[in-house]
Amino acid sequence: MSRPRAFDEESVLDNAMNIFWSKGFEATSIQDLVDETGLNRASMYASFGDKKALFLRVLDHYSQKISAERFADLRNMEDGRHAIEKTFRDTAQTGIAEGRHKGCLMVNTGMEMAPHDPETAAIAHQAFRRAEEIFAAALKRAVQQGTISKDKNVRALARFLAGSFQGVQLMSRRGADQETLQDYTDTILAALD
Amino acid sequence: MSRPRAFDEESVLDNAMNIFWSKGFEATSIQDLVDETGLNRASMYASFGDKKALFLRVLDHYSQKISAERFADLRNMEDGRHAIEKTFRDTAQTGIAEGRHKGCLMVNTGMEMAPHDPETAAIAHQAFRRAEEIFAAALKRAVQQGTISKDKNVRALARFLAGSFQGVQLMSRRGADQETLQDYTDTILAALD
DNA sequence: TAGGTTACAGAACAATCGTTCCAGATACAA
DNA sequence: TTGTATCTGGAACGATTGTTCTGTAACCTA
Repeated sequence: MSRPRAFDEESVLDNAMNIFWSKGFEATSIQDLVDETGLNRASMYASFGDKKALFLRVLDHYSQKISAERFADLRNMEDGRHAIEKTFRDTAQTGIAEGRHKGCLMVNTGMEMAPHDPETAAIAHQAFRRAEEIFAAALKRAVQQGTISKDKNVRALARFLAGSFQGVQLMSRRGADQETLQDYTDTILAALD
Repeated sequence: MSRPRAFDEESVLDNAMNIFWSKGFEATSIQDLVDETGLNRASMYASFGDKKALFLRVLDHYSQKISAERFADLRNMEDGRHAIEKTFRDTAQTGIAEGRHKGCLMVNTGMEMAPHDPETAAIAHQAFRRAEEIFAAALKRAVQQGTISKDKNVRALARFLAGSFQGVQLMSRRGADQETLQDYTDTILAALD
């Protein structure tokens, strides 16, 4: 029927995601996106709509690809407490390892856009609630397994962990040194005792 | 000798600070600054230099005026533990109370600029270290006063509190609800036990 | 091979960006 | 009162912003 696309939508989203992730929404220009994705302007607008629409697609892509993987152990590992500890340690480690510190796109977006853009604010808020639920589920497993005291307030602790997890991303984007990040995560995890 | 300035430098910095605080560096235009400060473009460039230079002045102004006040109790209150608790509770309360959630300019700046601007990254980093020191001092007082166990690692705990303090600002800028913020701060403070 | 549909490449758009320049207003010193 | 130095108002700068338009190329169906 018609001429087929010369690009792979997934890899375009990957590239666009990486720019938005490191530069943020405002500081990323259409030219940046064109340069980095290799996609033509017209094709971009035809396929994804305007900048904001593309950004929303990218946020969704990030959720499915990056967030999902970052929380995979936390969801799947049987041992609830160990899952929580591994999730924090891995994330702190990644934050140090990557040369260019990017943090978490959801956290970054919440910080940049939430105060003046209700739509992305809602998405960031929802992502936080989802993280809170995943932590809560792991905490419940840990309580059942006897590795966390029954006296703990699971809801409050889940909120604490979700908030602290954002904190780790914040610190690593800001370029905190390894020692500080280490002390920070160790103390967070000590709150489980 | 010459025509005197028709504006008060301090109040111009106040106004400029508020715009940068709520919108961030990139999203704030010179036009925004002209509109909000009432200052003429030419006068602005003559008195403060370009946008980046003005921003640096604003960061300094913020440190002296806002940060200093926010940490005043933490510095001055005799009772170290109570000082820490009051600082967190007050900040969480402010975060909820203010209609438009702005968080902390230093935290916002660290998130937005640190990855690609070493100069502001250094300033944000220094602000974090300063907060860490103030928390450490309060913790030492509390240990001496017997309200915090001698077995605690004061350095690690100070880093935890400084990091969590950033977390509170992050959550409140993102527009977290009161209940979540409450649970978050309560659990942070419980780490002192 | 011809027709039809869609993607591509790149020029062009108005609007806004940060910044500079120039003419006129203003206040103090002589 | 005149001279002079600085500040103010606003137009203007080129560059870049996000977005759209136009013509051409490419592929599938018939």
